[in-house]
Amino acid sequence: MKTVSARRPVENKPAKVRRRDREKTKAEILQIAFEEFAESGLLGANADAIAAKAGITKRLIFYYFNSKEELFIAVLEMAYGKMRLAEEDLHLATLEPEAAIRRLAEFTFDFHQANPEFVRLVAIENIHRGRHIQRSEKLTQMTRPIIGQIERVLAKGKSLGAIRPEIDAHELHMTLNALSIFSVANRHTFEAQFRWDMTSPSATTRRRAEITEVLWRYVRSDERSATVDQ
Amino acid sequence: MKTVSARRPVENKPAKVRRRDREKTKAEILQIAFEEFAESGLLGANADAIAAKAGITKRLIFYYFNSKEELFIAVLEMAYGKMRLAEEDLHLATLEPEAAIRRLAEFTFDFHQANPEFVRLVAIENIHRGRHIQRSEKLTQMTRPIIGQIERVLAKGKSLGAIRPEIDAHELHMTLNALSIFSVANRHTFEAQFRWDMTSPSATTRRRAEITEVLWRYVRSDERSATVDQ
DNA sequence: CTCGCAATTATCCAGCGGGTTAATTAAAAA
DNA sequence: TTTTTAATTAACCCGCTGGATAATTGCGAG
Repeated sequence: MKTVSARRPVENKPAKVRRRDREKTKAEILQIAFEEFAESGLLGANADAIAAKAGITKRLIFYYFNSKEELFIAVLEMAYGKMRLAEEDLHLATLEPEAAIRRLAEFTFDFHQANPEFVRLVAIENIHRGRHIQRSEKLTQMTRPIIGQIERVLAKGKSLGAIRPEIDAHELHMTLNALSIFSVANRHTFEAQFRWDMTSPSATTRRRAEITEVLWRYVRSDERSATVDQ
Repeated sequence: MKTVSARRPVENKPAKVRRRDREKTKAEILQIAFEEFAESGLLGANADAIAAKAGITKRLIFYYFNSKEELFIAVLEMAYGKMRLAEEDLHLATLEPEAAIRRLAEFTFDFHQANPEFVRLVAIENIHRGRHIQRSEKLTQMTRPIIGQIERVLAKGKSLGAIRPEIDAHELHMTLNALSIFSVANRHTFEAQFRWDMTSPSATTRRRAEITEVLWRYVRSDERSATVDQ
């Protein structure tokens, strides 16, 4: 029994292994579908194309996911689930307020930069008025750990006098997401209008710093004077 | 000859007046197409539906605009043109720096709030990677007067020491647009995730103030010390 | 009045694409 | 081995929709 290629251990089952595996097949469909939906939208994505790229028959998609729309929901669930996981790895609690805010900003920016397909998917879902996210038990139940983390950072910062007491966690999260998502989602129309490069490393680095600065200057307390308004 | 309704002057030509008017027909198609594209996207929009709502035949759409894609481009041109016009009415030059920045923020926010279809259209065009905006001579040539206005405000503010010298007009415009557009474009996924109302008058008012504050705090100079960096 | 042209309509068509019907086959159970 | 069940496939169906063909009609010019 000679192994022709010593590198790759010869497997018992040749070629078409991995079939008849419910979970694996579903996962593969889901991954390809994610790419297709993110690329072409709910209507633009094509069931035949998904099947072809996943190396299966179209019928199988409907066998597991019933309809294109339910497949889209499953894709959304997967994508949001991954973000949630990433957010859990953020440990802001140990940092000082300013460092925590800056780290939060950079993490969020980097995440969106690294996952443009996710950003596109969210944009697509918004075009559909959040119809699918609403229909999903899993998604409406899913908590976003990042909100709790932000709240803790704010509480600490406020008690130390480093952060303004009026700052609200949700508003902050919205502000940061808006800034961070825009750089990916509205890239094309912005670039076309202003001939402004948004994808080069230098432009991205600059924008990252800019957003971090915007966020920190927004939350930090004004040390200058106690009578700002008068 | 009694007029049943004294209000509405009886017109000579009954019912199907207003046809055989090239410009008017085109404008009507464009308006309906704008609504349909903003509602359903490039693929979702239906030529038959546009024709029906415009009270014409589908053939007429292709007679004037050749293809669905060219119609979409024409719609984009119209929509961006309107924004450009609105921007010209902004007179920031006369205002003091802080007032100008706040007014700019409020104007931008209000514009997007008042024109959600426009925001949706831009999102849709970005999903298509700005393919159409690039193809349009008119759009790639179209200047955005608001950039010049921002530059003038910044110059004035910097010379008065009210605005930080590092602030760049394009970055500022990007920041403001991101914040302002997000409130409309990502409404649905955000609301679904956080059960956070974004459409009520009170929420909108709050967000408007928040964005204005973010922007001003971002651009204003730190009066506290002259040696910020050292 | 009528001629010519441009605006408009009625009708058709072909391909695409989501979804289905029914047969097949791999693997687990007996 | 046989049976059973579930995963997978092949082939089909049919409504929808962008676009095309060709006929028609209103209007302005002469």
